Amino acid sequence: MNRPAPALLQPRKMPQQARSAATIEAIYTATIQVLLADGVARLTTTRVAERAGVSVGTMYQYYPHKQALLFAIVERQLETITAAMMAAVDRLRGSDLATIAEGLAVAWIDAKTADAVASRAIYGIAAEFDLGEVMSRTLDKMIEEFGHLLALAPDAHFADVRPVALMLTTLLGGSVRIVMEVEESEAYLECLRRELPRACSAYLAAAG
Amino acid sequence: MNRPAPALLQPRKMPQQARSAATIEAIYTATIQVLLADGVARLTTTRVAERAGVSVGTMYQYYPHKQALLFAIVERQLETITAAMMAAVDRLRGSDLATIAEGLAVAWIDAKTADAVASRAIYGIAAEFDLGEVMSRTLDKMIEEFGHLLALAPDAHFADVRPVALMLTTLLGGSVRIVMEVEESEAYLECLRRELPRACSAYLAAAG
DNA sequence: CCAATATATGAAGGATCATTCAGGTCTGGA
DNA sequence: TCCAGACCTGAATGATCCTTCATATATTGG
Repeated sequence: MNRPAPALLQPRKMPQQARSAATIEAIYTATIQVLLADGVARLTTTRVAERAGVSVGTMYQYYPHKQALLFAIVERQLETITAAMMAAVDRLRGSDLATIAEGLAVAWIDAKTADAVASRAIYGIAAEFDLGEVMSRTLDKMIEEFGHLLALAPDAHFADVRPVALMLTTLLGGSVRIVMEVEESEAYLECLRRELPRACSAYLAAAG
Repeated sequence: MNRPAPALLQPRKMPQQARSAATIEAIYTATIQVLLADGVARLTTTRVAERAGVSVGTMYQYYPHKQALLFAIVERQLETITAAMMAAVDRLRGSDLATIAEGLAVAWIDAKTADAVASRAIYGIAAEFDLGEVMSRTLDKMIEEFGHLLALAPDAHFADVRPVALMLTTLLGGSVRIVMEVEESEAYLECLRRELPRACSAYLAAAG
C-alpha cells in the first residue's frame, strides 16, 4: 500500500460512453462513503464495488490498483480545494491585509466544510501511502499565490513574503485539519470560524 | 482494524522480570521503526516481532491484538508530549502574553521535533483507527491548562479564555502537523520556528 | 538444586483481500 | 437491424496476515 509505484498511478482508461462515466462517479461516491463508514483499514475493493453497485472487475477497468483509486480520489479533492482558494485569491487581489486574512480564512473554512465529508475521508488516506509529494506540490502552489497576493497589499511592505505566506498557509491548513480530527467538531468549528480570521489577521499585521 | 473494541485495548499483562521489560521496550522501538520504514499499511505483527528480535507469540503475551499495540504506542507518545507542555505551562505561569505565546510555541515545536521520528510515525496510526476520543481528551486537557495560564497573564483580561485557548492549541497542533506531513521538512521547520511564536504572540495580543 | 512460575518460540489455522480473466451484456453508428 | 467495440461480471487464484497453542527455556524463591 505504501510507497506507490511511480508509474501506473493514473486511471487505466477514460470513459467513452455515458454509462461508464456514471460508473466512475458511483465508484467515487462509494469510496468516500466506505471510507467514512468503515475507515481506511476496512476499505476493500469488494466493499467499494458493492456499495457502488458495480462488480469488482469494473473497478479494475478504470484503476490498475486500489492505490490508483485512492490516489485519484485525493487528487480530485485537492483540486477542488485549490480551485476554491485560487478564486478567493483573485477576488482579494489589491485588498488590504485585514481583508486578505479574513477572506482567505473564510474561503478556506468554507471550502473544507462544504465538503467536510470528503475532506475528512481524504485525511484517512493521506497517512496510508505517500502523499507527501502531492501535498507538497499543492501547498507550494498556494504559498506562491498567497505570496503574490500579500505583495500586492497596499498597506504593507514585506521584506520577504515567502515565510509569511508559508506560515499563513500552515495556519489555515493545520487548524482545519485538527478540527476534523476531533470528534465533536461542531462547536469546535463554530469557534474556529470566529477565531481563525482574527488569528490570521493579527499575524499578518504583525508581520507586515 | 478500525473502531477498536472498547475492552481489551489495554496491555495483557505487566512485566515482572527485567527480561520482559526489555522485550516490551524492544517491541516499542521496533514498531516505530517499522512504521517509519514501511508505513502503517505494512506494519505487520511478524515484521515488528522480527525487527524486535522476538517471536510473534511473545508480542501477543503483552498485547491482545495489533490494535492494542498501536494504541499503547500512541498513548505513550501523547503522554510524553503532554508532560512537556504541562512543564512549560508551569514555567510560564504569571508571565505576560508575549512570553506565554513564545514559550508555548517553542515548547511545542521542541517536544514534537525532539521525537520527530516517533511523532511522524504516530500520525500514521492516527487515521488507521479511531483515535478521535483519545485525541479529544488530550486536546481538552491542554485547552484547559492553557486557559488557566492565559487567565493569569498580568497584561490582559479575556472575557472568555476558552475560545482563545482553543484557538491557540489549534494553531500549535495544526502547524506542526502540516510540517510533518510535508516532505522536505527541514527548511519548512526552520521557518516555522521563527514564525509560529510570532503568530501566536500576535493572536494573543489581538484577543486580549 | 528443585519446583513453580514467568517468559519465549514459531509452525499452523483460518480469514481476508487484491487482482485476474474468460465469458458475458450493452451501445452507438452504419 | 447488426456488429464491433465498449463495458460489465464474479468466481477463482494466490498472497498476506492475525492469532493461537502446544512446547520449550529461563528465572526465582525456597
